[in-house]
Amino acid sequence: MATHIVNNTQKLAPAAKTFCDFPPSLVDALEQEAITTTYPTGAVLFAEGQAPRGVFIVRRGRVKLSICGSDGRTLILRIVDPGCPLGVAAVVSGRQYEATAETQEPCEISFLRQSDLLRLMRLHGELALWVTQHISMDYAGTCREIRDLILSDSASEKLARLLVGWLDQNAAATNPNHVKMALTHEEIGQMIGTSRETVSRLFAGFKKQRLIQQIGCTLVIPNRVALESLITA
Amino acid sequence: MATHIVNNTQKLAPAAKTFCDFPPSLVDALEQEAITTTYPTGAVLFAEGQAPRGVFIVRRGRVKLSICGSDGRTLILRIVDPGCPLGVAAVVSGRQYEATAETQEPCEISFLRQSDLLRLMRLHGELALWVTQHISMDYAGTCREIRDLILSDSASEKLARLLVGWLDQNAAATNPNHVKMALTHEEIGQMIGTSRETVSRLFAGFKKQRLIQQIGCTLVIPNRVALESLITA
DNA sequence: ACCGATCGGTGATGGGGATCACACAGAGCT
DNA sequence: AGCTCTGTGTGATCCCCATCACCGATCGGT
Repeated sequence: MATHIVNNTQKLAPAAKTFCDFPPSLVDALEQEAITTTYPTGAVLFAEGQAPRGVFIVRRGRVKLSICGSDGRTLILRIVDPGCPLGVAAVVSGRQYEATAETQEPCEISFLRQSDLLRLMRLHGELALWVTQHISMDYAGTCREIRDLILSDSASEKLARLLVGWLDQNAAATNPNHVKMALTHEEIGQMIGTSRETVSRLFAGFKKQRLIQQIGCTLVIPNRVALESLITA
Repeated sequence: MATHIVNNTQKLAPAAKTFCDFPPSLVDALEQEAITTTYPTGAVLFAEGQAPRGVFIVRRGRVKLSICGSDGRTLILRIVDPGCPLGVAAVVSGRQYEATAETQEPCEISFLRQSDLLRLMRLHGELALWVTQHISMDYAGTCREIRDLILSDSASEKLARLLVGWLDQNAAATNPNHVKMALTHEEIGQMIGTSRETVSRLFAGFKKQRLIQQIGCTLVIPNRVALESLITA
C-alpha cells in the first residue's frame, strides 16, 4: 500500500517552486551557487550526527525529518514540504546535524554549500534574516512537538492531535475534511511515539466511534469537533 | 529543603558577567539600551503564548525554562545559566514566546526591547550572528531533549541521562563527580517527564545499587560508567 | 513552641500500552 | 500461477509507572 501511495503522490507532487520569495537578484545568486539534484525515494540527505556540509532546500517532493535513539527506535519530527530549507541550524552553528533527512518520495532538492550560504548571508541581509527566521520557526515547531508528546500521555490524544494538525494543513484544500494518508501506521507511530499495533488499534477504535472514515487511502473526518474533544479530555 | 538550597546557591552565585564576549563598542551599545533589573525568586519573565516584548539576558542567577500542557502538567526544558539570552527566537520570528521563563533564585537580568535588538542586529553583524547561533544551539538542545525523552521510556534511563548530563556540566569543577542538587524531586520529575514519586523511588534504587550517594544536598557519583550502563541497557 | 507549607519516602492498586505471536491482504516479480 | 515483502488487524500477556493515600522531616513565620 505504501508504494501505491508513493506512486500517487509522485504524480500529484506540485511543480518545482521558484526559490522562495526573494528579490530576483538574490534568486539569481542562489540559483548560480546551488546544485539541484533529483533523489529517489529513501535517499538520505544527511544523517543525525554528521558534520554539516550545507543546506538542502526542498524544491519538489516530501522529506522526512527524524531523530533516532540508540536502541534503534525512531521519532519523526516532521514531514517537510517544498520550499523549506533543511539543516540550516547545523550549518549556521557549525555543530552536527541534529536530525536525519530522508526522502519519502522522488524529490528535487537544491544543495547549497556551507561556505556559500554563509558568504551569501553576509552579502544579502534578507537571506540572513530568512535563515534566522526559519530556525526560529523550526525551534517553535519543535517546542510544540515536545508539548504534544509529553503533555498528553494517552496515545489516542496524540493521534487526535496529529489528525487535527493534518486537517489544519489541509484547510485551504477543496475538501477541508479529507486527508490523504501518506504514511504507514508504523510511521504514524513514530510521529506520536507509540507502537504500530497501537496505531492500528486506535484507528479501529476511531472508526467504531465514527470519528473517522477511511476510503482507500483517504481519511474523512466528518466532524472535527468530536476529534478535538479527545484532546485534553 | 528547597528554600535551603536556594539560599545556598544565592550565596554562591557567580558575580555578574560582563556582556558576553563582544567588542567594547558593542558592549557599550548594549549596556546603554538594556535595562538591568533584579528579580526575586519565582518571578515570571515571560509566559508561553505571550507576544514577544524583547529578550532577557541572564546576568546572575538561574532561570527555569518550561512549557506546560493544558492539563497543568509541566515540562522543564532546561535551567539557564548566566550569559544566556532568553526569548530570542520569539523576538526574531515575531511569534509568541514558546516557553515560560521563571527565576529559580534571585536573579539579575538585562532586558532589551525587541525593536532595539533588531536595530542593533542590523548595525552589528556580530550581534546578528550571535543571535542566530544561540537560536541554533537552543534548537539543537531541544532536539536532544526530545531524543532523551522519547527514545528511552524507562524512567531510570532518563534519570541516568539527566545525572550524566549534570556531570558533564561539572566537568571543570574541582570535584568532577560531585553535583549540587538544586532541584526538588518534583522538578526533576518535570525535567524527565515522570511523577515525583517515581523520582523518589528511582533515587532510592540508585542508592541501593551504590550508583549514587547523597550528602546533604550534594550528589556523589562514585563511578560514572556504572550510571552510563543504565542508558540504552 | 506552635502551626502550616513544602518536600521526601513508601505501600497498594490499576491501567495503558509495549511486546510477542499469528493471520490476512495486496503489490511486485519471475 | 506461484512466492516474497510489506503493511495491516487483533488476541493474549505482562510490566512499568501514574495515581491515591498517608506519614515523617524540615523550615519559616507569628
